[in-house]
Amino acid sequence: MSHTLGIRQAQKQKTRQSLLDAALGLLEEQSLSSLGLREVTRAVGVAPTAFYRHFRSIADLGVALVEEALGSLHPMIRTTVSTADDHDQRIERAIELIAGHVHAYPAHVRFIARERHGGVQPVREAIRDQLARFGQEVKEELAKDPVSEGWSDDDLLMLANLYVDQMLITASLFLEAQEASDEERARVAQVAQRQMRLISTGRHHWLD
Amino acid sequence: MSHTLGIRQAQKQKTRQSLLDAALGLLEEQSLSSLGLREVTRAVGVAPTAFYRHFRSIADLGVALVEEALGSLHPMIRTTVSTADDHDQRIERAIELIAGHVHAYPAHVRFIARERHGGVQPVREAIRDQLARFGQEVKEELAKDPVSEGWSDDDLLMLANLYVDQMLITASLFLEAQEASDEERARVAQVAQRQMRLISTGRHHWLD
DNA sequence: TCATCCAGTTAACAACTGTTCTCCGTAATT
DNA sequence: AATTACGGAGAACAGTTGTTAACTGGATGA
Repeated sequence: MSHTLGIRQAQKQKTRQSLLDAALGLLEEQSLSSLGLREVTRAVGVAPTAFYRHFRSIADLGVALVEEALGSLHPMIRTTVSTADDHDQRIERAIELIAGHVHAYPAHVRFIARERHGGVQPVREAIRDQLARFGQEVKEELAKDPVSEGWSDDDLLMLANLYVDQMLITASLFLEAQEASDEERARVAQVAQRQMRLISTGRHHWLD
Repeated sequence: MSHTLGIRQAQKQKTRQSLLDAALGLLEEQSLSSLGLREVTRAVGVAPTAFYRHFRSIADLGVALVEEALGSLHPMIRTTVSTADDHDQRIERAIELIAGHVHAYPAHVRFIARERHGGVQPVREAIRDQLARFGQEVKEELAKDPVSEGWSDDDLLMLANLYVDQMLITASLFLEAQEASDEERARVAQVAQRQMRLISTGRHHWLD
């Protein structure tokens, strides 16, 4: 199906990816709005002007980073919410999955947490759109659950967004605890688990 | 009690406040890590070097802004959580209070939301410390409530932090909706109210 | 094989940055 | 009244930034 890329397009995608990677690295200790175009190209080892062959601006690169960081996350979300064992075990598994993701892609998580309310409008909007999609997907999964019987669509979405926000908060806390001790990380996991459990408790008694 | 400031110190505090105000204004469309010292002094109409008379660096100014934005908020938090009427009315009042605060100090709210995970470490830490204080205070207020009987200290704090995070999320949503229609703001308020109510429901059935 | 395309380079531009040092005028202190 | 303290101004510094233009050389397609 997919045509093998010419050696030309392959090289282009390679340096494009290098730019994205370098930017993500530099964003560990600054915000996107202070990231310089020259800074990125310098880190890659390429001329400043080469940047324009791939992105119109830093904001443009930021939007691409949002896609990279959140675009591939949708299947994971769906399966996480929909695995059908005991409720408490489901929560425990979700927290573990978040912790694993933070461990595997810390820079992506940091980028999203930082730029969600950051100083670059197009990037904020891209993140907002992706999170809204997550909310919709979680809602659809929640709707399949027998517990959701009698729930209005609005309430399902409100709960879904509550879960999504809670996931992000938890991911951010795991990120902060990443350099800390094992006990600290375990404590974060335990608190996150209980908060999720409390929300789920509220869910079960919502229609009382 | 307080000694009247000399005309010298008064002037100093005045320009210091001007610097803070100007910075807060400029931060409407960028992050702290991209804010320039000259940019701030230019906005105030003062020489770049005058900046050093008040702050060691932009990060230093950021920490001062955290103090200004969150320092005066503690009494409000306490009274909000502890007003003792019907539970649903308490939530409704809390949401209204948040909406009012966002309307009165939008730049402060934006600053906190943006820099909580922003690119300037000392500022992140200052915000984290203040929010931790909020958590403690909310916990103490929660502890007074008869509903909290039988709760462990850890669980009380975990609930308190859940409330604090929810407050911030809600404030941020109000901020986004500030330029939107009245219906949109009302919708935000309604969703926030239901999320709070769901959490409170979970709270009431936590010990089941 | 030859003409075209195009990712990346080089050079140059004016504008901007944080920081240092020296100076000024005036409020505060003696 | 004389001296000190100090907030702010001015000028200069080396270094950085985004963006433009014209150019190069190797892959692409006729």
